[in-house]
Amino acid sequence: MDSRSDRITIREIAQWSGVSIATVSRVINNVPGVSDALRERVQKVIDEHEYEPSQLARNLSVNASNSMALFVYDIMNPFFSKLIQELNRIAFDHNYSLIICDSSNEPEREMRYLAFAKSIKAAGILLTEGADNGLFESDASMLPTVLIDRAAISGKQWPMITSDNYGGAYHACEYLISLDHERIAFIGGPECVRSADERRRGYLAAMEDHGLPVGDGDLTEGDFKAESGLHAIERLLSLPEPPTAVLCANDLMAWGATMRVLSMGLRVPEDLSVIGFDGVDTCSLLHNLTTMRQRIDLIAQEAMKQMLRLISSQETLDEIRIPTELVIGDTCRRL
Amino acid sequence: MDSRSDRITIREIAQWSGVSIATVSRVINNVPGVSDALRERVQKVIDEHEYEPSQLARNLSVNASNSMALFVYDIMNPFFSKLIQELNRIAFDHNYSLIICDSSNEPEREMRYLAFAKSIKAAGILLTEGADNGLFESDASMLPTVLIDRAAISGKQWPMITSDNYGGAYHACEYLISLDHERIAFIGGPECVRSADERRRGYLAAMEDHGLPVGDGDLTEGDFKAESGLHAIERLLSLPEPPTAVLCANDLMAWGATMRVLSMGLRVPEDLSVIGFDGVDTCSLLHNLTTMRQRIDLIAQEAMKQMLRLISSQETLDEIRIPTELVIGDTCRRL
DNA sequence: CTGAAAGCGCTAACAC
DNA sequence: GTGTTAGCGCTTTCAG
Repeated sequence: MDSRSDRITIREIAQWSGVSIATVSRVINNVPGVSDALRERVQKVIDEHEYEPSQLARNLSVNASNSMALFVYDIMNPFFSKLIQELNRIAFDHNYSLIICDSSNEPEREMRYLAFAKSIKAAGILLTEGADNGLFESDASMLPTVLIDRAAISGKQWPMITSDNYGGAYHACEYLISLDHERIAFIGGPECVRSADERRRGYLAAMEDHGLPVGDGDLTEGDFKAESGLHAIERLLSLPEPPTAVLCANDLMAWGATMRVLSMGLRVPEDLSVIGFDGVDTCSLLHNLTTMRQRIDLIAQEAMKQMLRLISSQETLDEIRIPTELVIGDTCRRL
Repeated sequence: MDSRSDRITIREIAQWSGVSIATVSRVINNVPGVSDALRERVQKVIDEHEYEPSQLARNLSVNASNSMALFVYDIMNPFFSKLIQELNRIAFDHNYSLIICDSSNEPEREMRYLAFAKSIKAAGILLTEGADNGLFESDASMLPTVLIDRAAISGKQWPMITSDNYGGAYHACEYLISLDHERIAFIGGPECVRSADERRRGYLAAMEDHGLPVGDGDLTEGDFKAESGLHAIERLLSLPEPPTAVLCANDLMAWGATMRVLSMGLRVPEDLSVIGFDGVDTCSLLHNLTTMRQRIDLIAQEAMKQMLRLISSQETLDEIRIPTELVIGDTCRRL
């Protein structure tokens, strides 16, 4: 019927190399217990015929697929785009395919994706920040899971990977202080978001540790989008004693703030120093934003590493903090 | 060994509902030739036990997986992010998973991905603009393929979906003309890129049809990145008789141009009208960019539709042009 | 160290 | 309409 005939199977290889399919299987999977002579002979036949084992058959046989499910709520966000890119690359290098479970913040979709992941017997689940954990907590038949920037799931101890948000913000703030700034404001992210909160605390700690006061109006809350940075900076600059520098909880808001400052006829960094957080290349243009970069590549790397260990039932780490990295652009100046 | 036991199979369902597994299979797959009575009875058992057929077993049985391979060269590009999002959604709704084959412009990776796609028996391949077609042309055992904004593959007639780039640029230009602009410049994309070329031709045609001259310096070439828009506009504004409006082959360059204009102390649209192309929400901030929006949602929809038809061996269309859509922001004014 | 054989859970002839 | 049965191509005991 369909062109199966064109496919060469383990049986053919066995026949051609004069061994049993069991032996071929052992060779394919690098299972010990095959004499070098045989192994070599079989491998030669495999190579000659460019035989590729059927992943489908293997999947059924071991009752698990070679795919992992990555749950995200917003593909368009550059942070996630980058994360997807990195995870996808590493997964592929390990012969896994990555399934993007894009919840779009709809619990119903997330639920369907979880069912899907189970139905295709995904090898594991990568959970990023977002949505509540209810779905995953109540799920009994939990697959190996790795958390990326996401709150732990009660009842289970999965490895969690995250940037050192606290430390990053702390150092970003210290950097401004090292440039002799004292009136430093903060434009934060949504309070409910874990990473946003950590960055806020990092900022506050740095200020306190250096004996610098934080006024009531100095701490504004944004939503991680550019517009909110734009509005926040308006409020900050209308303060009786406006800040000389502002630390933003992400680049988008930093970018929004910068734009607004420029459009007010002021200059960055002459009139205001701006530092961001993330370091994913968004729209850097007139300015080269100074920022604390998250090493998304390392995050992805560690996440995958832990995942692969989970899958092969090796020991895993509970929590991994990836350091951030100061990237000096031209939006901060010495006072 | 592993917890297979927890899984309920087609055999159980058959037993519990007192029929053969063939009948259950027919019910599952909505195959005709089962009496309503039986169908109902079986369905009831299925529902009661929340039975989910094993996708893995099915895949092996039909010798094809429920996944499609999408080839792209840059996940981070918002256009592709959006495309991925849409395709992924539709694929999922049809019980397919989408594998992102991110070539990163490396032929070697593309090759490996193609091999991978075949090894997992992907149901089909979605090809987007980029890389040369050599790889896919020389591939004999070609899977069902749909082209998105990509040159046809010689030797095979696959459906191709693309925005009406020519018409879009033509209308964008006409829009400016309708606002009484006569000195209209164009910032184009890389000449080798099909869509960029079509847009350039659309612009030229509109100018000619309206009897407007296009000076030597009016036609600049960019690379679809913001920086190139920035540089292009510098050249354009230093022309002896600078344009009053500029049509950009994509939003990023339009955005770069706008930024540069602002930083020169000029205003948009007062001193210069700017119109873009794409309409993917990138960093719209101070300005709401006027642009020709590509209906990526429709592109994805049509692409998937054709793909599903290919898979089920139905007739397909050869070429589908999706109209673009003028989105009026605040970067164009009447002269 | 190697091979025979029993599945994995489903689909699809083919028979009744 | 319904059931029987032979695979799909591999992994994995279990003997030898």
